Amino acid sequence: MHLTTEHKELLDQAMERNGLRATRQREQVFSVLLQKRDHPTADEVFQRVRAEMDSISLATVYNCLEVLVESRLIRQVNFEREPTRYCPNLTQHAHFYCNQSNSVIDVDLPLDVSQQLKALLPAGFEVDHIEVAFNGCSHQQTR
Amino acid sequence: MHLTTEHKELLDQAMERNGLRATRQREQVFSVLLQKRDHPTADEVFQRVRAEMDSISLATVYNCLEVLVESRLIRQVNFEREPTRYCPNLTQHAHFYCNQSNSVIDVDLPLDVSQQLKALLPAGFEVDHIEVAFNGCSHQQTR
DNA sequence: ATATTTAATTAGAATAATTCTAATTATAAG
DNA sequence: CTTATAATTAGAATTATTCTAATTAAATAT
Repeated sequence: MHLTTEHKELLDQAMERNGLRATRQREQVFSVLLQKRDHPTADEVFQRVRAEMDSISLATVYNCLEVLVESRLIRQVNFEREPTRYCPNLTQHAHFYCNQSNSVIDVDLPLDVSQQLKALLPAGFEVDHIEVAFNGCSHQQTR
Repeated sequence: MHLTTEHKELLDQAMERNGLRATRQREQVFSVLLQKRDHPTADEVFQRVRAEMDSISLATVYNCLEVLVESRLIRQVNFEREPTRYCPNLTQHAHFYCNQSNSVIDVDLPLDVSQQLKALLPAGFEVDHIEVAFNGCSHQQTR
């Protein structure tokens, strides 16, 4: 486990705030997501965590991911009906799905652009969240 | 079945173009989507088609929907892990998911806005499709 | 520290949307 | 009208995810 002091505190505070416990499993799952900043599925997270904590179960990984998403420490991203992926990038951003490498790349989404998107809505619409997803080819290595 | 002559021709041409057949089932599924312009799931389409063609199977509905999507006569829309929904609105638009009514509302997406979104991408990224999804409350009746 | 309460983890079963399979039927072409 | 090809059908299979009930760990009170 290689959670930095800052990330450990971030987790502790988030758990505290929500009346939840900062268990070893939750630390591990959070740590794994921070270590390799790609967009792994629950199963990929499971594989990575198991390398260091072989007793963990898939159900626990799902539980940890759910808790981290609800505590807003990570984000959940969906593309069509593919397995849900998880990412620790909390800055506002869009996702680019590369058909070729089957990978996801974060794309910065400036505040003024998301404001413009919100402006498209009729009066009375309240927005929680905007998802912008590009689909195409990035001509990049998988990452 | 109430396909207008224009829609019937649209279907025939699309099938022709792709070396596929314009079967009764495909006509029915297309018709049902055009009749009530909401965002039904495959199962809802199945229910509606069955009212007029009780021998159709769910597998066929899935097949028809897939063919119509591939022929670009309808669009497929996904929200998180919910069942895929289908819509016959082919004009460029975004989707608003209302948490309260659990319905989807089309939102116009002007060309200049989608151009702006494309401009966010690094050089060399080729875009097939952009999905913009809002999530929140529309304070509307279900539709 | 130890006992008690409460929450989290675990393995495996259950669920649900979708896809696959193999047999049958419909459509188009010769 | 025959043949070839594609589509439909019912039901089984698949797969990501959630649920269940028992066990274990963490926090709190004694």
